Amino acid sequence: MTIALVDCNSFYCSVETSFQPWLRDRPVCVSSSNDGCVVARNDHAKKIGIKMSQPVFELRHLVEQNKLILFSSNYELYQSLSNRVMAILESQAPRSFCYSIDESFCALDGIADPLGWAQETQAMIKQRLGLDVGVGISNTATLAKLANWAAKKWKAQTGCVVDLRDPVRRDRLLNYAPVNEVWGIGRRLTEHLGGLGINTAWQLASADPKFLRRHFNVNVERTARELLGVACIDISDTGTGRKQMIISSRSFGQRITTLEPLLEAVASFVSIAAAKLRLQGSLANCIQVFARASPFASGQPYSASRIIALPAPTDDTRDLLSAAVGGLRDLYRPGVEFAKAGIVLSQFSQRGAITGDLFAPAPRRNSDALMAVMDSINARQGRGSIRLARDTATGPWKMHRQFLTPPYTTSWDALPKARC
DNA sequence: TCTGGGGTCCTAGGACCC
DNA sequence: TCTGGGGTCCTAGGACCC
Repeated sequence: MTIALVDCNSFYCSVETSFQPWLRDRPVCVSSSNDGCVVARNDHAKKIGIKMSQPVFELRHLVEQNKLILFSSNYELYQSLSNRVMAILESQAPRSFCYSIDESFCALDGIADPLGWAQETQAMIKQRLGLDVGVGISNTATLAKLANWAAKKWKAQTGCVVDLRDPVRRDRLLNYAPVNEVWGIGRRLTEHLGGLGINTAWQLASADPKFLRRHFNVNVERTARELLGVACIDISDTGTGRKQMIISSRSFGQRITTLEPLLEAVASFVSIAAAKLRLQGSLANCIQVFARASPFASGQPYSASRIIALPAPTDDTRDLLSAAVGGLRDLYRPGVEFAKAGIVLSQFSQRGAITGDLFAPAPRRNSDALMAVMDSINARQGRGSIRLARDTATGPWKMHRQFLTPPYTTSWDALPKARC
């Protein structure tokens, strides 16, 4: 099978500059929520030494001197552009599987000229959305990722498209590529592998699979086999489909020491997660609530969580919230400067596929209808238009987003005006 | 002053079964 | 001295991804 991995270059930065193209030749970064650290950089920013995950406070002087353009993450905008990229790929590829906000695996069944397909698709995305994509082509997902890495590394020579199906080319790249560039090999595994004398992708590929299985796990073994062209990862398993857990959490705009704003923040997280839960048609059997002080602060470190088994599977925001509130009251400690909190929904049942519990409390009347009305109003009028009283939508826990751009594609008022 | 958010998978080890 | 063998299920923690 021929697999193409299509991946947007510096996605968040490219989206921002596609609406402000006069910034394309300047160093541009996008920060995480709360403007905490760097999550995306364009090539110019990389060139002046901006590191991934670098704390934003270290870059303030560059921003003030106008040497660096910084944007707060505008996640709604990125998601909306991502949807458009994915729609193009769906129309172009026989099968495509969205893997993350900015990349997709495409199965090129029956495409006679994959390289030509890649160049055509690349041009189409550039023309319609103003975004640059890189394409890696090979026979396995892991090799397609590595081909994509090569395409970006040698952008000028490759036109950001690399076809790695030929074993001679493949082995040449495997010899060159450091093992940490292989998909699935992170920092810890790189250290561990290095200790065993495995430093390049080629050394990993040619290691004895039994040896890898013994020293690591089945994933490392699979990765090594994939590098030699033996498909072990099914790309149709990636991406879409129901989540097995739903997390909503945030670092706060300010430290919180009292219980009330903490409860309000958690109410907001529960509302967000419950809406996602209903959207995928699941019911949660378990909710976890956690809160912690900043691990970087000088004060007493504190981190706690409570896991609450729900009496019956539910997607009602009120039931989920009352469980979370109980857990939060239990873990709250006066005097702790809380920096972050969140909730995790898990152990899902499928709606309509549940055996009732004779001893469970009677379900709330009209719960489904009420939740459906809330969801439809919020879908039409914007998130938080209608909400539980505890979810105040404002408070000291709200994110800082000092450098936020307008929602260009999701609000009529913010449609970009002609300027160039 | 200041350090993201949201996911997945695997394994070891404990509890428990006969 | 010495304490079975084989199995399932669950969970915490660690690793990875973007």
